[in-house]
Amino acid sequence: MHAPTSSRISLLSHSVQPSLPDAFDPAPLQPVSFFPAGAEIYAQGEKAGAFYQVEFGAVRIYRLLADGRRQISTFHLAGETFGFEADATHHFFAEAINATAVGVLRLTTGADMSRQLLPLALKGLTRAQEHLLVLGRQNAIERVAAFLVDMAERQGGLRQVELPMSRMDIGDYLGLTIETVSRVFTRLKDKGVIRLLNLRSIEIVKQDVLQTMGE
Amino acid sequence: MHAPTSSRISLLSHSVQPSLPDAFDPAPLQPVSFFPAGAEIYAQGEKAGAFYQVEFGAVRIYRLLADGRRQISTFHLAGETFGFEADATHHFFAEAINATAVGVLRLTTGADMSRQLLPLALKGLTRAQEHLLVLGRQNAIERVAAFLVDMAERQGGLRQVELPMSRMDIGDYLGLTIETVSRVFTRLKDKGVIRLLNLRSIEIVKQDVLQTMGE
DNA sequence: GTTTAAGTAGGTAGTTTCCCGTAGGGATAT
DNA sequence: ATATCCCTACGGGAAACTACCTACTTAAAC
Repeated sequence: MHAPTSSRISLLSHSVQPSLPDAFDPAPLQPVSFFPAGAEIYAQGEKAGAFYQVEFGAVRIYRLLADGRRQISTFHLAGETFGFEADATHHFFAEAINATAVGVLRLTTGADMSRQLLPLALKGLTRAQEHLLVLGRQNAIERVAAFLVDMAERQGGLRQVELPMSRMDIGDYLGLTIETVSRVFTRLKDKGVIRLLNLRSIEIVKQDVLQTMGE
Repeated sequence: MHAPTSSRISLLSHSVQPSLPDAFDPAPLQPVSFFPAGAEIYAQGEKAGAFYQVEFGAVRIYRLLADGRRQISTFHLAGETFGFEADATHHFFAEAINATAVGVLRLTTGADMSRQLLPLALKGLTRAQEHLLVLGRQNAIERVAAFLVDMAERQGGLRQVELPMSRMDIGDYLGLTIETVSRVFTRLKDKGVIRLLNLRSIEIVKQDVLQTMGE
């Protein structure tokens, strides 16, 4: 091979799809970094000084307890923006789930940045608070249903939904073990609510039933 | 009585304590509303158009499932600010826990508002995501410990902590039933970690033990 | 094709909920 | 001041749900 290969290549891009939900408009000229599956984008405690927009791939944001228990607070799919913090320090870990490209935007202090960031922060706040309801008050099947409905909506509401993350990631997002996640998938399949096309993609057969279970 | 009495009186105030964590500086001249215990400040679905700063008292922000299950996402104590939303609609309910006074700030669109609101939104986002870890991955005693540590910090780190909310509110905040909350308080008392001064105030005897349990 | 990781399935155990009853503190009435 | 009511909190036992441990199966990687 003659082309240079690296796990993290920077270049310039204007290629953010304008129709994606969190996309900046117009997208500023920005450097893009590539991360292979499992690569760390930033770590808890690191200095924060940039924020990121997913070009393709998927990212998990999480926190750990001392004994290794992990809680994923959010997944970020293509077009979504993450990395902004309340102070100069990252309070969470960010990792690429699969091969992922992120646009890196240096933070410029000023009113203009606030105006762009505030709606993203408020949206994230609402999402986090809705997730609190799921973790605090819903049982396993309700959690998985809510997760699938959310993933479907974020992928345009199609019947077929891609799940870029593992069962363990899903479990750590929903506050469940991998076994429980797996069992619930099987239960939903047996009920005819979903079909398991392969490990990382499902088809929603009964959208209304799933919707009702998740709320 | 000659003085007018009402459950909701408006007046002007400059009285926000400047040392409180979220206080605006300088606090703008603002109308203040009073709410008795249990009064609704706003409801899910209502048009959002103002935000609020607690002068005294305490506020719970929550969401309901169709069958009545409730998840309190945050408590707001004196000096803290709440009520901002990602769009023009309130996504949550806000109620006064006790007799409460809140300063009402009309939203002015513009860069200036963004600059004031962004740090509050980011702080709230971080808090919500930390709460996700508690709800998703911690057991009952860890949840209560984390809650008490948080409440103590927000009240200046004193040994004695006031709990303005009922056991049911605490349960709905921590994703537990009232019985479990009550049992955990008893367990912490029996271990000598806390003392129950009365129903709504505790003394932290072993701060380090509580801290360790909550993380 | 072989190896290795990820996912699924079964059984048991532990934690928390659910349902019940009891106790205590504050407000109102007497 | 005392009594009564009501709401909140506390405690015990059974039940439910999910975690934990193990084994088996399937899919992916080399």
